[in-house]
Amino acid sequence: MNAAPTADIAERKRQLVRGELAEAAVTLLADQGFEETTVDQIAAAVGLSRRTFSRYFQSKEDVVVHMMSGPSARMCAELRARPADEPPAVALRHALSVITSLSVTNPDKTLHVSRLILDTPAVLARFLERLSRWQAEMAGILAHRTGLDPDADMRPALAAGVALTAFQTGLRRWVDRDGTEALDELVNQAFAMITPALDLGTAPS
Amino acid sequence: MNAAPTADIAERKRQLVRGELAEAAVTLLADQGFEETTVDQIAAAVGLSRRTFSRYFQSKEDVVVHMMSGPSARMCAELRARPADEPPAVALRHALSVITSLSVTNPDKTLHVSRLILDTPAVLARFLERLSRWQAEMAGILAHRTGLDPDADMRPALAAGVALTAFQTGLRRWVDRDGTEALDELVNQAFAMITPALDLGTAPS
DNA sequence: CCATCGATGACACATTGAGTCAAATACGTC
DNA sequence: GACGTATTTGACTCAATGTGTCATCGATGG
Repeated sequence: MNAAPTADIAERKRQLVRGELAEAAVTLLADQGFEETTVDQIAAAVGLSRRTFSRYFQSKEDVVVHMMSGPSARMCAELRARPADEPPAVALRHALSVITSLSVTNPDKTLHVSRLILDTPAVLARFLERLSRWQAEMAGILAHRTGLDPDADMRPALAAGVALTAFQTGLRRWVDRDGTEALDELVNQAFAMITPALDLGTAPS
Repeated sequence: MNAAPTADIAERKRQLVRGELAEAAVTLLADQGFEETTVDQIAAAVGLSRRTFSRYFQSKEDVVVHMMSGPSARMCAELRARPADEPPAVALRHALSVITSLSVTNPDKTLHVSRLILDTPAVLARFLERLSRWQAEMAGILAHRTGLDPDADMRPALAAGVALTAFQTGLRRWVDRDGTEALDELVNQAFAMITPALDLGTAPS
């Protein structure tokens, strides 16, 4: 009868195992390199079988990319929560700061994971594919905020894409600088340069 | 002694086989779906073995993505060739039109391949990773054009990224419209909206 | 105590990507 | 036209991956 609590516990346990797997994976991958690490090693590091690993992650790439899924959901939630009269550029900047703040609360891990993503082609590919989903979701939110029709107007998608370009560029720079410059500041600079493109007017083309 | 001509011929033959493989691959992939098609089928369709396929492409994904490599090289060459005093936005637009013009010279194939790329997550991932390489190369060219230091200034990378965002967004829209609206025109519209962000000034931050 | 359900592991299977080596094919030279 | 050489190809092999299936184990609830 305790359907809800039971499901909660079960789900929490799943997330626990998932977290353990991810933790061990990042350690091993950053240590031995991505291609040189097998799924069996990751699974064994947590005392699980490869089959069980597959039940939590589709692939090695997804382990790394998945660590951004929680933050990305919070980022979209933040974008949704921004005041409706806020300019898109400001709302987008605030939303993305949800992610960039990870570099403050957990600098070492964030840097390691970011480096792993940006320097491993296979992981980068998956990550960018994930980013394109963020973009789609952000575009929908922006369209809703502005009352534009996302199927008729490219501006919401463009604004989301441009904002994510700023994020990517700042992140790349941050990693190239070994985290010595604040990620927030780098993304701020990037945003300042592309803000003109984020001003979705309401006048039709 | 005819070292150069021989190498030329050999290379041309390689490109021929590569083209055959790519052609058969796109046909099969678009026909049966990506996941449902095996490399063996593609190789067999050209009368070659799977091992030989691996010598031409690293993976199924790369077959599709590779079809953009020629155009992308020409696009970068065009960007390099644009007059130095041309505004970045104009130069980028002209460069990208090298690619968008494919939708005019070969509409059906371009549409099929584009749909395959955008609708297949695994292919999209590889494609986006490839785009990020284009971005890096374009950023280098832009930095050279403007005399900016690409390691110190994010603007070249941002401009390239923003231009590619416009391209992606226009391409997505073009595919969603089943090619009924001109890709060139869609990318033009996208460019018009983000052009403000492409004006790399020379004043340091 | 037992029934049930979810998680796990063992096994099997298809697919992929790559290393190795022999055969074949094309090329230039004689 | 014949020969030697270099490249290309195919057969075989292997490690790794992702997935389907099924039995087992443990926890939960009756």
